[in-house]
Amino acid sequence: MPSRPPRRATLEDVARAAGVSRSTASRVIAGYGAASETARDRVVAAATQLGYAPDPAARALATGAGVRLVVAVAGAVPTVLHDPYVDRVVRAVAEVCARRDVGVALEWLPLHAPARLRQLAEDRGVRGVLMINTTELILEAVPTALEGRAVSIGIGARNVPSFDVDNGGAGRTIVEHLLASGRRRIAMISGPEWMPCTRRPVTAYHEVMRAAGLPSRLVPGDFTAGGGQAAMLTILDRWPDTDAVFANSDAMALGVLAVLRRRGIDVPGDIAVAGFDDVPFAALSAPTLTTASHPVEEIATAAAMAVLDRAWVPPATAYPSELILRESA
Amino acid sequence: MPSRPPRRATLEDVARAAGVSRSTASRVIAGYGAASETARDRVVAAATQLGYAPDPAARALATGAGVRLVVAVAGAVPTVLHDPYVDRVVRAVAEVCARRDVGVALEWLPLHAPARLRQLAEDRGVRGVLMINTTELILEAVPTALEGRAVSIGIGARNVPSFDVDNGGAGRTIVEHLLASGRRRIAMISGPEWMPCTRRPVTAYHEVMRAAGLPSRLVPGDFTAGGGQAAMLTILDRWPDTDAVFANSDAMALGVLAVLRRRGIDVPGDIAVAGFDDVPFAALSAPTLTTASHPVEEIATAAAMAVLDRAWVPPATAYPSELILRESA
DNA sequence: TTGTATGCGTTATCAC
DNA sequence: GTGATAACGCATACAA
Repeated sequence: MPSRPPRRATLEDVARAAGVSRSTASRVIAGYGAASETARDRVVAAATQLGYAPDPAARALATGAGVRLVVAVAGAVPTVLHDPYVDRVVRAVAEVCARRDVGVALEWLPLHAPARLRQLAEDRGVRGVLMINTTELILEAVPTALEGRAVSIGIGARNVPSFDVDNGGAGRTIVEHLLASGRRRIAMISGPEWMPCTRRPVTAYHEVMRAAGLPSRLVPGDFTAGGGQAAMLTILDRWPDTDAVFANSDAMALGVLAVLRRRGIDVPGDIAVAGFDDVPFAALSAPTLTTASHPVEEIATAAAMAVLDRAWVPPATAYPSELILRESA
Repeated sequence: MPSRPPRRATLEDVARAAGVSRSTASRVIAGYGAASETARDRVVAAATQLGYAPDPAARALATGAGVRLVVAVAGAVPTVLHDPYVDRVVRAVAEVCARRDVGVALEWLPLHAPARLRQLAEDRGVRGVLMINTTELILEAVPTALEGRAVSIGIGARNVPSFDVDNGGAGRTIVEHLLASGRRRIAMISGPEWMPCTRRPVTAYHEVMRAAGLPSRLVPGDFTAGGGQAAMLTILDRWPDTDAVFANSDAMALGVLAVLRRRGIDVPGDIAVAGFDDVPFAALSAPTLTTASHPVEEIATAAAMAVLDRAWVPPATAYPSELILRESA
């Protein structure tokens, strides 16, 4: 038997080996269209025998589908890309893409730059767009040409389905847990005010506190450890009798722990601390961090599959968050 | 002025607008080949005016270049993909790819599966392969068809250039630092023995210790916090008088800190602890962690650019690691 | 159900 | 220096 040709088998080869036309082979491989049982069998046999794999570029060219999925992270500065959360999303998406012969590209989406979205919509190489941390402003600027192939991890819009964790519910659960464990003077450190993802947890916090007849103590943070430290200093300054802190990210919560440790304030004895995200090291801090875990990979995977498979998806899908009880609260 | 056509401008359009042939336009856009000054100018003008962007799929089809970059993570189990380090690499690569109209795909590379490598080599969609945590066995199985478009983050081989941090130097620096600060009974927690990336730090450790006339105390770990805890328990059991521990990953080092904290052993008073990687939370632990930082993104970016640009690269490039002095050692 | 013919947008080969 | 023309591999109306 002759050694396999160095050239990769093409659809033409498969068709010839199966004794059918290229069209028939194409239909069988693609899965739709008509084909007799026998034709189907022979094509499949020939394909596996030849180790055939369709050329994504040729397919994309013929269908006009595009060969890459763009993960676009909205933010004021390009450095929003450098974030462990983004890393997790990109990795999960890249894993899904591998099975679809597609690739991921990552880029920054300036907050007020509809031009970039138009470019993405027109770029033949773009199969779809997955947006992160987007805002209403950006969502409004999504061209209709992107309809059906743009999804959002975070808030959505009429033409952009959303995949997101139930932030509100998660925030509510945490604050209620703090209340249930006897805390009354509970402060919250939120994310940046312009970020839509901070709104629901903040609202939940206010609502739960008001329902309990307690005043709110809200300080904005920036999702970083440094921001958490600064916010905690503010809290200690403004409300020295605070007995619990809900930080809207683990990074901030870890910053909070650092401050309290330096001040010799016992956690959770004097002040309970709860985070948000369940990063790997939340289980290793001293004390270990009570937080809420989010199925980030699951969300990212679902979002990616929605755009890759062009499947219909409900306008908004909320994923449940899980309260992770540890030592700090 | 008529509204811009819904159809994206093609090379044909540019050529027509510039009053030249498609061939000429192609040369100008691509950058190589001959073209007169005037032709060049007119084409460029037309292209920008029309907002032309080449179709990656068509280009890939014509050149046979492939449309995605595969990041292949070697390991015994598929879960090797779920690692913050992999996340960082993929993210950096995805960022580079975005500027080249290419995408990244992420997949697991079984330790003894040359078949997958052959498939990747033959897959027309694959522009190149970037391997992580690879072994000699795998490198030997890299087909010649992948020559020039396969690179490795970690060890390399004749036909696979390597981009890696200077693990040996980093390990040496850390152990020497521990020695210089008066420690003598220094233990090391390494990574899994089969991983090539653990060899050089371990060798460096042995060498430095031997040069100082001190015995080695080596315990293998698995790069996880849990593994670090287990290894530390072993160390305390086998060598109760240990006064310093060098863990070959921050995750393990944080596990070590947790154990010592539970045991009431003071760090760095009783035992100094050093990590490796400089993960974000190394700066937030109690005590903060002395470690070595690695330019992971820089390495990944260089590796990706090497395969995307098909540039010649030296067979091995070692990036310097930086000692980050904090409280723990 | 099957095959023919054509188009997708680009690059590369050669004549000119 | 320039421009026809032929690939590149696949999908899909349309005719058979």
